[in-house]
Parts: sequence; structure tokens; C-alpha cells
Amino acid sequence: MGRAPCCDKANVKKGPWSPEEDSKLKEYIEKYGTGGNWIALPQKAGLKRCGKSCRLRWLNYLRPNIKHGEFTDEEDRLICNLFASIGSRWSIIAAQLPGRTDNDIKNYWNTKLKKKLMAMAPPSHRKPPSFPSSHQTLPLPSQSFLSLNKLDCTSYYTPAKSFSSFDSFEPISSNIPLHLLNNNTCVATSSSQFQIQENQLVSSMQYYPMKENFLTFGSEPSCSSSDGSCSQISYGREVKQEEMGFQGYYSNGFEENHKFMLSYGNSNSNCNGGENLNQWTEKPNGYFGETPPSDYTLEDVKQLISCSSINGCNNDNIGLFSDADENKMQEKIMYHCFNY
DNA sequence: AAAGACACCAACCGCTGTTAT
DNA sequence: AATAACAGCGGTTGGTGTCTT
Repeated sequence: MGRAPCCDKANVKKGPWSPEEDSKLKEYIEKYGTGGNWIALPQKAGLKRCGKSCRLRWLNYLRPNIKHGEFTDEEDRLICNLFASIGSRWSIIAAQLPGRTDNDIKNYWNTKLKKKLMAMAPPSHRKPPSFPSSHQTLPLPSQSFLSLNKLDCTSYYTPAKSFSSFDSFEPISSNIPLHLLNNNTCVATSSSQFQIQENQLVSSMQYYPMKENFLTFGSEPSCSSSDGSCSQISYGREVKQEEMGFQGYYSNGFEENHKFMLSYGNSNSNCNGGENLNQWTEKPNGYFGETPPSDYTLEDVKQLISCSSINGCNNDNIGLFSDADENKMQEKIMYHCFNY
């Protein structure tokens, strides 16, 4: 059986909100809250609107501390970095920009930022960037975004071997050895600063071909997502000697925490592998259990990780770098962060 | 001045995940 | 376990203002 509509479509008003409707909604919510039930709210508030419409109006426009107007350069950078790392997950991006809503950021990206980046890209790459897809095409951050400073390298890009368009860039991936950054370095900018602990590997969370990425961001709960909740997102990975795998932690900043771990059962972490090879365990409520990038299957992810060539092993030596590899990586990072 | 093109952004739509029964 | 109700998300649309010809 199909799902029942949330409201009587014929008897609800659509289109722009009038000031009267705004004040009714605002007054009601300030007085009684949402009661956790948006569907029932419009009737109680005396509005002929769909509950979803009320929710959107409140979250995107009426709720306190909404920031309107120009985005700052800092916000631009953050959006670009996050988009590069996690794609169009606007609510997560919004959570890192206090006062901004996902809708705002989405609009800003689609109307301005994307063009801004295109304008800054080399002419041969000026093609509208596409959203990350199953084949991992990504927009190219502008030079200015890549030349911020090395601490901003939460997303690394390298041109694909033969690229012909703006969107043929992939994040340089993989786990970035900590010593490429200073200990206790703040990696992200703006409000999403965090400290890197020793022995922690850092890269971005989104998974792209040939390599795994990892992103940790957002140490401070902020209240900017469109759902009005405070979000703290910390996709993190700690690699212990006895454990090669992916784990992370997602918290909404309040009562809920979501952990995930994708562990790769390789008891022997050398390049040749060992017993128990290729055994993956997916734990629920993680990036994979929660909302994997839409086009990624677990198999894709396995493939990405196992095929990581950047560390010099064919398959299974996740996260380990030889000196030479580290040098290469460092070169790439330096190149992209300082010289690009 | 008028018409068309373009840009912006609020709002909508449809889908998915979660929760309650 | 199945179903319904709901919240939330991301992509798209449509109205309006601005710019260009």
C-alpha cells in the first residue's frame, strides 16, 4: 500500500508565505514548540499549510539566528572543502556553518560558488562540475582554495591521468600520514577546527576510486542544519596495529551518537596479506550503515580500499606507507596545496 | 522603453530512513 | 514482521528581480 499523503493537498495553501502566516507560525512555535509533530502543527497554529511547508519555513527562514546575506570567503572555503570531501550532503555542510541552512548553501553552491570555481579553473577544465557520482567525478576547487595553507588540506585533488573536463579530478586520497602535518595541527578552518592526535591518520571521508578518504570535521556542535538540530560530525579513524579498518563516529551533538566501523579482516598487515583476507564486516549506523554515498555499494567501497594503489601495495595493506610513498604523497600535497 | 535572457532563492516534490503501532 | 506515519534530505521548479540587447 502506498504511503498516505501528509496533508490534504487540495486544502493547503502553496507558494510564498505572507507576513501574517510567518507571524502565526513564529508565534505558535515560540509559545508551544513544534511538539515533535509538524503534520499537526499547522492546524493547531491556524495555518492552511502543509506541515512540511511549515517545517521548511521555520527552519530556513523563521527560526532564530538564521544568517542571511553574503557568504564570507571563509565560508566559501569551508563549503568547497566539505563539498570536495563529502559531496552534496548539504545538511552536513550546513552543520559546519552556523546560521546557514542547507537550502541556503545548496542555492549558493548552485548559483554562485560553482560558477566562481569554474571561472577560476584552467580554461580547458571549464565545464560545469558534476556532483560526485558512482564514478567519482568531482569539481575542482579553485586555486585559491587549494593554496590556503597546508592545514586546509582536508581535501586533496589530483588531476586524473587524462582528464578532459572540469570534473575529472579526484581527491588525492588515502590516509595522510600524520607527520605530513604538524602534530596538534588544526586541519580544518573556521569553526570546524580540531586537533589531530598523534598516530591519527587524516584524510577525507568520502570514498573514491582507488583510495579511501577520511574526513574529520566539526568539533563544536553548531546549529545550522536545516533540521534545526545541532550537529557535531566527526568522521574519524584511528588505526591501531591490530586493526586495519574504518571506523567513525557521528554525533548530532546531543543525545544520539552513531558509530560505524568497516573493518577489514586482515590479520596480517603486510602487503601479501595473511589469513582471514578480504573479510569485511560492516557495522550499522555508520557512514555505510547510515547513508552511504548514494551510488556506492559496499562492494564499491571494498574495491576502493582494496585497490588503493597509493600506498604501494596491491591490495590489502591499508594505511601503511613506505618512505617512498610518503614522499610521493608529501610531494603531491605540497604541490596541490602550495603550488597549484 | 520593451522584450528576452539570466540570476537568485524560496518553496515544492519525491524519496529514504526511522519510529510507532 | 508488516504497515503507516512522520521527519529529514537533496534535487528541482517557478516566481521575481536584474541585466542585456
